[in-house]
Amino acid sequence: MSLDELNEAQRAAVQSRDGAHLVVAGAGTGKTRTLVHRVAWLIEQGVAPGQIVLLTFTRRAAEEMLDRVAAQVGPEARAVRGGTFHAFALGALRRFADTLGWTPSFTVMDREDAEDMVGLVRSELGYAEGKQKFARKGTVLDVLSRSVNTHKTIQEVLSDQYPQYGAFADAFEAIGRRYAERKQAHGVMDYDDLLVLLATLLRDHPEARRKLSSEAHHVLVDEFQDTNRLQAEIAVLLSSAHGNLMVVGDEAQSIYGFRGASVRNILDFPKLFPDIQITKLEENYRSTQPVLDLANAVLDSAREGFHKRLRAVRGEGPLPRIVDVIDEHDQADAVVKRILALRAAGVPVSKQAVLFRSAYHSFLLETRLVEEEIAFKKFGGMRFGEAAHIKDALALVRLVANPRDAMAWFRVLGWFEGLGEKTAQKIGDAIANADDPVLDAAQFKGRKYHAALLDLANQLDSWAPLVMEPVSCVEAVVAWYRERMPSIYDDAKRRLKDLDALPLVAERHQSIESFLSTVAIDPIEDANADRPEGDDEILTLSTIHSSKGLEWEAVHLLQLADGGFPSAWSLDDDSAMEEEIRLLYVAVTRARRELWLTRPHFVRTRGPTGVGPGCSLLEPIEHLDDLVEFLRHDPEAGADSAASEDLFRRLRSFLDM
DNA sequence: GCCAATCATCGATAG
DNA sequence: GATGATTGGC
Repeated sequence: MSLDELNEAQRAAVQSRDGAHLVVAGAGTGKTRTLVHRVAWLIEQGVAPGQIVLLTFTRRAAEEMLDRVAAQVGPEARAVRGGTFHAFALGALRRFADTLGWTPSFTVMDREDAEDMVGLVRSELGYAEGKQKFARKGTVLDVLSRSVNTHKTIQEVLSDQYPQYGAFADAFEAIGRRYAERKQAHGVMDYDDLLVLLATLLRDHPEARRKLSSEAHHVLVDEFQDTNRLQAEIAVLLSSAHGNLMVVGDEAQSIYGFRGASVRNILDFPKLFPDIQITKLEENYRSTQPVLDLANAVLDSAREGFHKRLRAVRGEGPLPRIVDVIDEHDQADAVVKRILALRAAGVPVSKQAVLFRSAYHSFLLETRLVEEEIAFKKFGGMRFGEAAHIKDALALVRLVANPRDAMAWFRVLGWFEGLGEKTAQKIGDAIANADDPVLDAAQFKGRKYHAALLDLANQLDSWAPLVMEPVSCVEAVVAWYRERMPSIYDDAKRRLKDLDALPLVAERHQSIESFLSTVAIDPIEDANADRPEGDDEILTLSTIHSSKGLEWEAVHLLQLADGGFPSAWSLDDDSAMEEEIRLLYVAVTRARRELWLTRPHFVRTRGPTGVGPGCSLLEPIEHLDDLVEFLRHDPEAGADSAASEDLFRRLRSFLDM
C-alpha cells in the first residue's frame, strides 16, 4: 500500500499511535480515503481484521470502505466488523440477551410495527377516546424515542418540541411504561432498544463490557457529528479496554438533529480524553473553487459560525447556477433538459444526481424521467421493505419463526373481513400468552372469517417444519400469500412481482431469525429494480440525508423554496433553520463541478400554511450575485436563458398576484 | 361492543 | 395519502 497519495494531515491520521483520536474532516477532504488507509495500515501493523470495528452510518458506507480496504490488503479485510450502530448492537445483544433478562431469540420491530404497538397501548389505556385530541401514535413514539436518545425527560421533550402536549406528560409516560413492558414480554425490540440495551450492557455489566471491548481492539466511528448521546456512549465504552477510539466527522455537516444527534458529541469529544490527538483535514479534493465558494457562503449564513473555509485543490470551474422556474412541472422540465444537455456535453447520467429535501419532492420529476426513458435509482423515502405487501409476507414468516409475535398476528388477522382491531389484538395477545401458541380457529365457528382462519392455521402448521430452511420457508409463505393478495389490495397485480425479492434475500441467511432481524434494520433492496445494461446509464435520485458522503460530477438540487427546502416545519424555528442551512451545505458540497439549483416560484406545500414564494435559505447569503449565475427556465424555448424575464410578470398578472 | 365506511386533518429527513 | 374521529349497521 502506498501512503504517497495522502497529504500530511491524512498520513498523520492514518499512522496515528494508539489512543483517542479526533479527525475533523471538512466536506470532500478525503475522509473516506483516510479511514480506508487507516484500517489497511492497522492490518499491516499486525492487528487482526476481526479486532477492528468500523461503525458507519449506513451499511452502504461500510461496504464501500471494506471493498476498498480489501482492494489494498486483500480479502482478509472482510473480517473487519463494520456496519451501523444498530446492526452492531443487534449482534452483541444476541450474545448477551440473557444478561439483560431478554430472550436471545428476540426480534426487531421496524418503525411501523413499533407505532402500531404504541397505538394499541394508547387505546388500551384509553387515551384515544374523544375528549381532547391526543397525539397520534407516530408522535407518541417520536416523543418516547427522543427522550431516550437525548437523555431528556418526557416533560422536557414535550416542552421543547411539542408544547401543545405539555400537559400530557403523565399520559406519555404511562404509555411508555406499558409499551416497554409489552416489548419485553413479547421479546421484541424497537430501534431505540438496540442502542439503549447495548449501552446498558456496556455500562452496567463489567464482564460483558470487558469481553466486547477486548474484542474491539480498534474502534473507528465515521460521521461522528451525527451520533446521539447513546451512540457516543457506546463508542466510548466499547473502546474502554484499550482506549483506541478514532472518530471522524464534520460539525458543519450535522443533519440528524431530528433524531437526537448532537454536535456536542464531536465538539466536546476532546474533553473526554486528556491526551487526545486531533487532526484537521482541510484541503478539498472533490469540488471546484466556485462550488466551495458557495458552500462557504452558505455556512457563513448560519447563526452559529463554524469558521470553516474549504480550499479547493481542483481549481476553477463554472459558477453554480440558480434557475428560476415557475412551479414543479416547470422544474421537472428544466431538470430533465439539463440532465440531457450535460449528458450530451460528456457527463454521463451516472455521474449526475438529483438531490432534494423530502422524498416526495421528486415524484413529478420521476414521471418525467420515465417518459424520457432515463433510468434512475432512488435513495431515501419509502423503502422497498416498507411496502405493505412486503411487510405482510414478512409478518407470516415471523409467525413461523415465533408464534408469540403478537404484532405479526395483529397484522395478518387484519386481512380478514369482519375481523377488526379489537378482535385481532385479543387473538394475538391470547396466542402470545398461551402455553401452546397456536391459532385455534375452531372457536370462531359461525363467524364470517372462520374458514379463512382455518386455512391460515393449517398453512402455519405446514410451514412450521420449514423453520430451519429460510429459503423454503419464505418461498412457501410467499406462494400462499400471493393467492390472498387480490382480496387485500386492489392493485395486487402491481405488487406481485416485488415478492420475488424475498427468497433471494433469504438465501443469504442461515436462519429465519437472522433473516428477519437483518431485514428489519437493513431494508431489502428491490431485486426487480430495472437494471439497464451497464450502470453507466443510471441516474441517482436521493434525499440529501441519504446522499451523505457521496459525490457526483453534476448535482441538481430541487425545490429551493420555503415549504419545500427549507421544510415548512423549520421556518419558525431558529435551530431547525440552522439544520436546514447545514443540509444545504451538505447538498452543495456533493458536487464536483456542476451545481444547478432550481428555485420554483410556486410550490404546493404540505405542512403549516402561510408559506410565501422565495427561499429563505438563499436570501441571507451575502454576495450571492457574485457566487452564482442566475437563469430562468423558459419552457417554450426549451432552454435556460435570461431571455424570458417577463414570464413571471405575465404569470403574476395572470394569477392576479 | 365491534366493524366498515365516511369525513376531517395533518403531513420530513432515518436506523 | 395516511391517521384519527365520527357515524351508521350488525
